[in-house]
Amino acid sequence: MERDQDAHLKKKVADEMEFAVQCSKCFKWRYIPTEERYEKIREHLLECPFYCEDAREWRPSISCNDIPDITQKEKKLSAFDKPGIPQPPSGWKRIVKVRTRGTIFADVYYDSPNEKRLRSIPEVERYLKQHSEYASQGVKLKKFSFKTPRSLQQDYAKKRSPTPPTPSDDINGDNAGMSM
DNA sequence: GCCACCGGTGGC
DNA sequence: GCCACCGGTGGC
Repeated sequence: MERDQDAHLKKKVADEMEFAVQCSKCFKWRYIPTEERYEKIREHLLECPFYCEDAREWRPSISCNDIPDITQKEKKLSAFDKPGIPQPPSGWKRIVKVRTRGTIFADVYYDSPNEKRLRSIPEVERYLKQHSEYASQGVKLKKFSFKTPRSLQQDYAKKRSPTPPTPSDDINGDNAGMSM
């Protein structure tokens, strides 16, 4: 029963999101086939950069010479997720919702295994206190991060200081990304 | 009535 | 000035 719900939730999320990271050599974006893989890559991105060749595990002939999977021209909203965000505890899901309007770019939520949606560190803290079973499973507050990604679309940033021109290197290789 | 979404703001 | 947090509410 719970397992079905979990699968359902996963599918729902998968329908909404695609995951991609940027090659640290050619800076092209490559789709990552599963969220699990994406989370793992993102978590270790600082120590362990991603290269197009790493995608050969699921796309045998891929290389930096291939056209990017995603370009900034695309209509879809894109975002850099911040690197170093831990994988959510098993059964938990980290949701990034890009806002379609408004001044804030995105919201981050965690869905607990029983589908309770939590919106902030204090909420998670309270929830974990009330549900000691998670603590005994080793779920730690440290595993949660509500850091929001930043926009790939430079013109989105109303607030961000008009980032003095780095026109050519608009994308740096040190961030993982996702597109939605 | 619920909840996804957006806005306001307090604390840094 | 920024952003984490949470209140309010419109749409279902």
